[in-house]
Amino acid sequence: MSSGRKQYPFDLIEAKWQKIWDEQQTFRAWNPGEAVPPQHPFAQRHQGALPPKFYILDMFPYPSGAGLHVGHPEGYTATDILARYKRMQGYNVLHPMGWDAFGLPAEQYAIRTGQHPRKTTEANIATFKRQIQSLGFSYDWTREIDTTDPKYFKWSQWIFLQLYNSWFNPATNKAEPISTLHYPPHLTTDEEKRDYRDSKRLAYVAETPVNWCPELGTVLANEEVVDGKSEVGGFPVVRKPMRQWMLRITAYAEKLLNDLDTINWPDSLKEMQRNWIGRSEGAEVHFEIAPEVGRALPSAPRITVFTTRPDTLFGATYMVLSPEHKLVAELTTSAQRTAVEDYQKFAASKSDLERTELAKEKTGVFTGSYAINPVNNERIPIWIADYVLSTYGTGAIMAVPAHDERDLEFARKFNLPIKVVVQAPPGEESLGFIGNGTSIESGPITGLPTSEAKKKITAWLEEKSLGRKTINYKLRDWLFSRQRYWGEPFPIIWKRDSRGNLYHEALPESALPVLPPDLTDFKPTATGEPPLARAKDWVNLPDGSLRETNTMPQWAGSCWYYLRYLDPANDQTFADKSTEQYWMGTAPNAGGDSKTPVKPGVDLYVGGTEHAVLHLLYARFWHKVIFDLGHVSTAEPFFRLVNQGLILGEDGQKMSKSRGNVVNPDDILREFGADAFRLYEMFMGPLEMVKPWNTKGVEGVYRFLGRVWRLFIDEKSQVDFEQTLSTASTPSAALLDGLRLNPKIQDLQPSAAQLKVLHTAIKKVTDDMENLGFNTAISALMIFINEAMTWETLPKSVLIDFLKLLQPLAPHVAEELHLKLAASTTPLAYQPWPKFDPALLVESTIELPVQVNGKLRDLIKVPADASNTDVEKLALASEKVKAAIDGKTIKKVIVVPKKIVNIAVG
RNA sequence: GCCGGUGUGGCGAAAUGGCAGACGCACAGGACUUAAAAUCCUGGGACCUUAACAAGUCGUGUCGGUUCGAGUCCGACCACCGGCACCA
Repeated sequence: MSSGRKQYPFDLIEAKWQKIWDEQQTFRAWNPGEAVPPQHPFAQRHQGALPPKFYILDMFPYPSGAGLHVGHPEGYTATDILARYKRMQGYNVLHPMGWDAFGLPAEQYAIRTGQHPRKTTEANIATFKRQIQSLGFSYDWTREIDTTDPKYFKWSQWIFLQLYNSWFNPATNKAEPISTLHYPPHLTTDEEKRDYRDSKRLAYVAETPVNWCPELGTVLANEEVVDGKSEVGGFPVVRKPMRQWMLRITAYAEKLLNDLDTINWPDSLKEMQRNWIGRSEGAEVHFEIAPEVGRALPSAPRITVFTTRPDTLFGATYMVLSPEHKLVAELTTSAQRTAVEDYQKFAASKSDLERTELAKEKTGVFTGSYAINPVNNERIPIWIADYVLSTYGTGAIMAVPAHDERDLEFARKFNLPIKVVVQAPPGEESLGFIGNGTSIESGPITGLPTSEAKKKITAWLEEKSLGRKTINYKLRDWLFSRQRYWGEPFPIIWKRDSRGNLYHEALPESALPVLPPDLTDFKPTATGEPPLARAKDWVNLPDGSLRETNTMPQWAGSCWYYLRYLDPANDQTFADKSTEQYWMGTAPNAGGDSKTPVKPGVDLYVGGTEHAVLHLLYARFWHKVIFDLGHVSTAEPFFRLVNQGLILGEDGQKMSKSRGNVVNPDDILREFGADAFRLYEMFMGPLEMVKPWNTKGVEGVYRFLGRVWRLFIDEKSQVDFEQTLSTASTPSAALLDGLRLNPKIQDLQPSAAQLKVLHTAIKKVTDDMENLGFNTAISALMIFINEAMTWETLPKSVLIDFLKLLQPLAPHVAEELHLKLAASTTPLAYQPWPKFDPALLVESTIELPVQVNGKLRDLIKVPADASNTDVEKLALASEKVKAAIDGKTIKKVIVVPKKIVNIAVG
């Protein structure tokens, strides 16, 4: 790395401006009704009126011990550029930052060292904050939040109570207070009603198998388990049923799916959410169980299956239940009992990996029982096999081997009958055909195309009460409790009723926040009980009731943090109503006119794709619930979302410690400064693309900033400045005052050529800002500087406009040079964005390319206002064009005004 | 297997259907310098031809199509990256 003379004194400049921004709260965003100090640049710019809002949000980081890597600031730089641009355009910009600080790493560290997670979290936050601030981002730090702060998680707990105290009313298609629930008449006792109520809540308790890692002594989320082992440490993970809190996200499946059409998100991301929700239309069909000689009828007389192809019902030749299906034991005949039980054990012992990715070979056993196919009364055998999942649909399928790949494979292996009931289109084999065709040998639906056949057979089933139309989702309810210390405690207590049964009750709002107890041992108990259970004094309440000892997952805090930024200090409510309406864009005073319509929700949210079906789905779900309950005013939280692409190491590989290709931003900043760092992160390529890091590239944009500096600063004073600096014991920002402006900079009228160069840049940069095309915006600024370097004189007004264009991208150096020009006391950050004047780009003569048969032959100069006929004449007069035509006949001449001439010859 | 994205110089990339390779990196040559660094200037897709200038041919993953004209639009395919994956 070149460590020689600095291109410009970025270290002094950046420290100076970061201090000014911090002391003067330059980037503070103002809420409706807040008094803005008259000396604040916002007041100077807006004169008391609150302008339209613009809410620009980053995905807040988990403050890990490793500190920031170069991937973090990519998105942060992009949003900061836009925030600064929108501020100059006159918007009231909300651009906040905070810490998603609950989580497993801090807890694991605490278990190893005995150090309280609070301590490590505070230290990590301090590191992250220092690193982020050293990049000069224009965050409003008065709105900084920390999910582990009781003043914050009080409201996470409060939102949980909203979920707990509501149910999803299918009649109104929204969440409602639990008090609106009507009880079926057969429920008479309070306890029956309580159980019914608890079964309807959006937050409920269920016994579910979870990922238990004995080595770590904790339960893990699905995404923390890789190939049957813990992501951290690689320890084995087993499935273990535990009593868990669940959130009824499935009630919102349809809304979460449909409302994707109302938001401006990348298609790929919407598609991931659609696939995750996994809606499929089909039918439930009931199959009677065939009576067996000498055997009692099972408790349930029938088995219900889900199918998306009810039109193939006549081809159902057997039935498969998942090994965990409730009726398996009852359906199994004595002859088959050993085989079935062995198979159930075999299936249970398989890890998820074995059950899916590696399980190419179908396995299963016959139960000995038969079912009756309702459409033709045929007896079909009932098998169990682990290719049928207990968690999807009804956990049972009708098998149509002729028209389903998996059923076909299974039928061939176990010699089960195969019956073709769909005729494939001509040229395709009907056996094994899974597409849409024509029903054959299917009774009343024979001859119908697949879509018709589905409708008709479903109607027939409904009429005979043999089945009904159904929609199924892959989405499952959200497992919401963790056996961890470092998370939000639930605002829930447990009591015993008159029959001695435990039941749960919500704590009142006045009991919030529920603080975790102080512990020294953060490890869960050997029994799998959460670590909070150790704090006996905390768990046992004076009235004999017990506290819930599970904690919420890390996602809880990130589900709603964008709302807390609106009004972070409010201790009466999570966010003041009118403030919420202003920033989320529904209030009349949110500003906006026909030219600048205010969009609902967060205007721009930038982050990585890794949260596609986690945070981004969970947050939408919570938002919809509190929207239904009237606490927020939009149905969706994030109006526009952009994913930044991953930054790879110099070797083109994903950055990782083990590969040794991690770039530390601190090193880059020390060498080249924050402005160069910001510029490079954006200059690498389009924001959304994956791209490799190249430190040589940083030098390129650093040199560009050096050229900017040399254009503005007198060379002689620069030499003196460096002299002084080398002898100064402590370099101080005051030394910057000794630098003088380049004498070429004068107060004079710019030439037409200079204005043209300037306005070309204004147009390009403005357009690029709107499209987040920062790489090409930077190149436009480079072109401007390359031109300006050749000028004899530098009109001050042109340079001021250039600095305005530069400010969002490289704010420190832009502000410093602006101050030197002493053009205005208002900082650049609050100056109006330059306006592009198309008239200044008009040319009297333009150069037109002339093609013959699409091949470039000449460039001709024509008057800008020349008619098409004149242009055609000039083109045909060109010697080179004549040579290319060379006696051939001209079939057609196309003149695209101000673009091109093409002559077709033949 | 399914879904989404991406294929353009040595490299990162740019191009509302209209001069492919802007801008930058790396590289080469020159100026300045005792020298180096820094800076400034110049060059540059490949091939062919030329002493040189100039001219010519090919060129945006592959094959085809639409069009006066295709990196861009349409169809088929290939490769790489990301996500999902026995979801009936």
